Amino acid sequence: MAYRSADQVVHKAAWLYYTHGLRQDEVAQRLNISRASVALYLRRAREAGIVNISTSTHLFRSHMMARRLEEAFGLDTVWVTERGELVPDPVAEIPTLAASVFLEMVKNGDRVGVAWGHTVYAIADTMAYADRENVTVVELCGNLGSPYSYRPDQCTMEIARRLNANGLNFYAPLVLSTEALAIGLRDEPVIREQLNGIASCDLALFSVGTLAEDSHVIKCGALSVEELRAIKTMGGVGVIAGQVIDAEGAWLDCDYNRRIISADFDAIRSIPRRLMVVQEDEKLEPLLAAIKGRFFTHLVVTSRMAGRLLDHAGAREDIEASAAPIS
Amino acid sequence: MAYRSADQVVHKAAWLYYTHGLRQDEVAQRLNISRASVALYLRRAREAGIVNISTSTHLFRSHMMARRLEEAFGLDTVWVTERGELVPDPVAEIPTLAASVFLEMVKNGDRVGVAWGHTVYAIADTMAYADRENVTVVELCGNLGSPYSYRPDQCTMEIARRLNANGLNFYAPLVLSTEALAIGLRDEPVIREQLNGIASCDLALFSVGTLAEDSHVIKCGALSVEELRAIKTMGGVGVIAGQVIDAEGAWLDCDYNRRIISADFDAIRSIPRRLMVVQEDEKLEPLLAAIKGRFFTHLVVTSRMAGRLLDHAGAREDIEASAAPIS
DNA sequence: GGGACCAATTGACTTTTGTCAATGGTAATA
DNA sequence: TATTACCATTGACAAAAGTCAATTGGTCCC
Repeated sequence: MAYRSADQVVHKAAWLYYTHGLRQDEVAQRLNISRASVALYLRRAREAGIVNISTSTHLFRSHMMARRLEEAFGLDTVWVTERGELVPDPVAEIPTLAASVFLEMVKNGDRVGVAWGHTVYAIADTMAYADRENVTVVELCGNLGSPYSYRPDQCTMEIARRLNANGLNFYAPLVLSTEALAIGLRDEPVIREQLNGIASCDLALFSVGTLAEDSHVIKCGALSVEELRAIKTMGGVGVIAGQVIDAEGAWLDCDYNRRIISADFDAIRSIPRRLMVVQEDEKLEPLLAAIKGRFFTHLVVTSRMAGRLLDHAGAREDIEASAAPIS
Repeated sequence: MAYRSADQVVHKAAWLYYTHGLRQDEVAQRLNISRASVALYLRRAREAGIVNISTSTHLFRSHMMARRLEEAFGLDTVWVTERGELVPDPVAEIPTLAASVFLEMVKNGDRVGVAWGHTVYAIADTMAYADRENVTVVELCGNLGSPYSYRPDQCTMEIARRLNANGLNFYAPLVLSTEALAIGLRDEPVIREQLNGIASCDLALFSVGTLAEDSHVIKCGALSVEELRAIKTMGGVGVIAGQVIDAEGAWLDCDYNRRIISADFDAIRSIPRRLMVVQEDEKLEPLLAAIKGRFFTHLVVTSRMAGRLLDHAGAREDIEASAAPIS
């Protein structure tokens, strides 16, 4: 990571204040600047990730349903957000938690695969800045045209920026007009390399998409409403990294899927830690499919969704809400 | 990690305050408690490691000498503390920095080997609390009798406590009266197991000791002044995990070393990341020996010591102090 | 050299946070 | 049941941090 020399003072102020525990006026005195400047520098240090303030996400793992989901579906770790009015902004709660969880999971030197969508973008947006080293963020799928706000490359780049990582974009569209073109493009060295690099990721972050008529794939123009209907009759229930899956979580053999430039499902599954984040209640069906397809190992969901998942696992008893007090 | 239910409120307050950015009075309102309580809870959250505030240690790596030391001695990473009067407490600076560096290095699931001594204890003492998971802290060497303040097991346990890790102590003395007894004891299953477990550590933390007459090994009674003198004439220059090394960093074949219960040097060297921390100026000679013995991969030192090391590497130019501005 | 522009810095003020003695509640004990 | 001891909690005050308009200092261009 490159440092401008101006950062030196900022860094020094942060060190004295946060690590040594001096007061702002003491720091000001030592560095021969005004206290107001110290306050300014400290803010910058926080914003630049020179100082990291993180809250443990244990709270959300101690939720009773989190444990039961882990057991029911053989997941590694599950985080469940609280229901209720305590939360300042219920909409932001999932991305906020997911961002914290994700930051906890990213280690120096990691290669991180990132998918796209509303949820992923919201996570990128709330995520704190951090000064990781040697982190690479790669796109899991091809790109979309510009008149859309949650472009895959934007997700990748924003996350890379916040982690001080370098971002690798796919230089290809997500969806092509013909299968032949897609096949040809996948064999282009630049694209091939990017596709091959996915399996060597240490960590992945994604959400699952629905196949509703107001869903992502429609809004971004990847799929027309007619195609969508056809795909649904063929058994499609959700979208992973731009590709349609059926109720069993398997790749759907349809024209659309064959025209896609995106991560191979086996490549995704070979990434050791895969974080799935789901905000919307409507994603139950796709999420169940994603579980069957073993697409993820870590999960962040609302307590409502957690409840429904447990219903479907047939494993839900009637004890509701509230965290499990453990010894 | 076990949670008392009282922690729930503390945790929730910390989440709302630090992650959501609410003010204390807003948090108080949401949780139906007084603002004063919120302030109290937040303090507890920080002290318990539920909230982590860490400052990047990049500042100390950008020191020009840090880079040159890495190059001159083939080290992984070197941190150099600033000289000068800016620092609130020059004595505390090394342990403070070392504690930050060490915390940055410990990852969930790690097995960490810890040696003993004044320096290690000081590090344990300044180190912030953190809520790591599945971390194990193991002692690198046997123990000393009680009337001594920096006992190896105390170092281990204190560090374990701060990391929410579990600490494994050596159930053996560091030094025995006869070689025969030491050999016998090393073959005891409990001890054997502990010794074998050292090579499987992911990270080690230690300092190097001197062989001066006011040094550690003397004060703690491990060695008499007569023995010490004998050892010095045999070529001993320093102490690593209780064992004497010569100027080349090799195990010294002497009676004392044969009576020791401690980590095998090859086992130590097989730990991938080994953090050496040196405070005292007098440790130049032992430190040079430790370098030759390839005992560590990461180093925290004062700029003064850094300068002397570079002198000995014959690689030092006359540009002094001040950090290197990079691009 | 003068002036225009921009960013960094600061003093003065406001808001937020930290602290602590006083209060109230609870569990153990006589 | 009364008594004691012990925390957790709080209100009120003091201390510290945040903010912003005004000022300074620098750089670039004419």
